[in-house]
Amino acid sequence: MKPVRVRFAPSPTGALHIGGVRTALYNYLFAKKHNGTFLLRIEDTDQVRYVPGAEAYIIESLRWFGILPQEGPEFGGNYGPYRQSERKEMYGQYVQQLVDAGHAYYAFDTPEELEAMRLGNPTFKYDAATRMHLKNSLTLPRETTEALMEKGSHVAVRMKVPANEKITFHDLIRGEVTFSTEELDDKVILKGDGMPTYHMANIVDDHFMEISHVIRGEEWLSSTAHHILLYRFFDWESPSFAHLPLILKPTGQGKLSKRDGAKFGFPVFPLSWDSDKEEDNFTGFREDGFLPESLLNFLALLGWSPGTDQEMFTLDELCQAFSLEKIVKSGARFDIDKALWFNQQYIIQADNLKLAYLIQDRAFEEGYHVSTEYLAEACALMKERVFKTHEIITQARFLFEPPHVFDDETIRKKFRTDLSQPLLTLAEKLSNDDAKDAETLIKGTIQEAGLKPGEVMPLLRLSITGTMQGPDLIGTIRLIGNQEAGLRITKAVGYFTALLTQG
RNA sequence: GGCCCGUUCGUUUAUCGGUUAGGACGCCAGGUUUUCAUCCUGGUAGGAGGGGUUCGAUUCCCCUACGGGCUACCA
Repeated sequence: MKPVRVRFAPSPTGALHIGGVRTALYNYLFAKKHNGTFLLRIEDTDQVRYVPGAEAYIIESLRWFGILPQEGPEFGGNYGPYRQSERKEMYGQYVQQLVDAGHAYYAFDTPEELEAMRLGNPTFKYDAATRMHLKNSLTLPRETTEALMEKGSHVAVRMKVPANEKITFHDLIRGEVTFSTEELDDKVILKGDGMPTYHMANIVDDHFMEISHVIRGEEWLSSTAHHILLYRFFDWESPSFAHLPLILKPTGQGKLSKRDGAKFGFPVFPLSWDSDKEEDNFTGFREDGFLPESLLNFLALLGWSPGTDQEMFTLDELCQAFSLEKIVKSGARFDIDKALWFNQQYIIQADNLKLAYLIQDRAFEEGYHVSTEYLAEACALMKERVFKTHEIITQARFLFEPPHVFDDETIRKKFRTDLSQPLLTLAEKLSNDDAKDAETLIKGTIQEAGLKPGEVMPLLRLSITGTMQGPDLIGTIRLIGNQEAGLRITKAVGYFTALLTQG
């Protein structure tokens, strides 16, 4: 049995999409499960779509999730270089080998010419049936070919797909898949700019990097027949294939794409992406208050199941439980509600201090200059009621500043003028004694006034937080301090009274 | 259009011929919490349709429908 070596091979054309993260995750899990190697390969053969910074973004994303590769650019390894642009010469050599063996040929048709042909005939395909009528080294006289080669421009190399054959391969997720070569076109394997296409670079790299399993998205299933053909041309053993179901839009209409973030109101990228172009900027899950372990857990279950009822998994547990056989065949819609539920679960489990560090910057941005310890207490109070980390701040501003507005409806319902005196008495007691336990003071005051807790507590909450929802009131007072609570009550009673006398 | 892949509650999944078709999210109801949330209890809801095969099909086969992917000198 060959050692397991798998790769995540993204193209640095922009931010890493959440579907790409899942592909990386499954590769990572498979490698860990089988004591194998997980490597990162940057497929930067498209110089036009190349985006500077994308590679760094990909690596930072993997780091955030804690699924770093053992080999790759920045990580070293004995199979480098790990950027395809740095392996350019190597591909040329193997393309030449294919040409020499008669498995590939030079094609001189310009992209414009081909496009024009497709315009006239939408089903046009560069293949066994048409290649003999086109401009290439199979049809042109040797001298013409050489002259065109000399000129150098628009010379592409195409693989020569054999006619009338069935290509069958075993997909670890889908079973036997068969294509007929008649449906396959003569794919360009070397572009006019001297760079290989995905198909060529991919199989050369997978071979020399000794990749045992190709785990990639379903969008590659159709071109796998071409890849099988290339392996055969080289007489190389092909790796095993596993084509993952796609992550679909919440509506189910098509695969999730980068524009869907804005469309459906949730991130589709792990980290925020800032570019020169305004419309290309996206908020990431990290910046939106998601915990990486929760997102990973959610993603793992989107297209895979352990076969048990367990849903909460640590990364280590996922590594143990993972298997390709349990991957689902059909595409799964991205369900933000479920993702939020996972995030809530992980926030509840998270250490308060850890949460405090995560939201510290946000607190500062909001102008709340409190200590980490204070923030940690706020987290303890709030974490069971939020879905995203920063909501600990945005949904509990009363922990950091006095309320600006009050819920008038509740005031009208609950406040009576005879209640103002007991409230003011309590405010005074709190103000005078910062050390005394708030609960004792509150209970004592209520008892002395001969009132019921239900008459006073809602108004107290209103005075201190401004709303009728929030964490435990005593806990809140303990955090903000008796004096601050006293101040807020006094001020609130004034407002209550004014509101009532106004009618 | 062609080719390939797929189709179980609204969503995500379990089921590898015989189950009251199970779990989770969501939603609804009740309880706890004098709030909200958490938590607990219960409920709602599903095998796309039609043919076969079989004593018996959600499960195997075929057809149809629907969905997705691919169909670039993009990956």
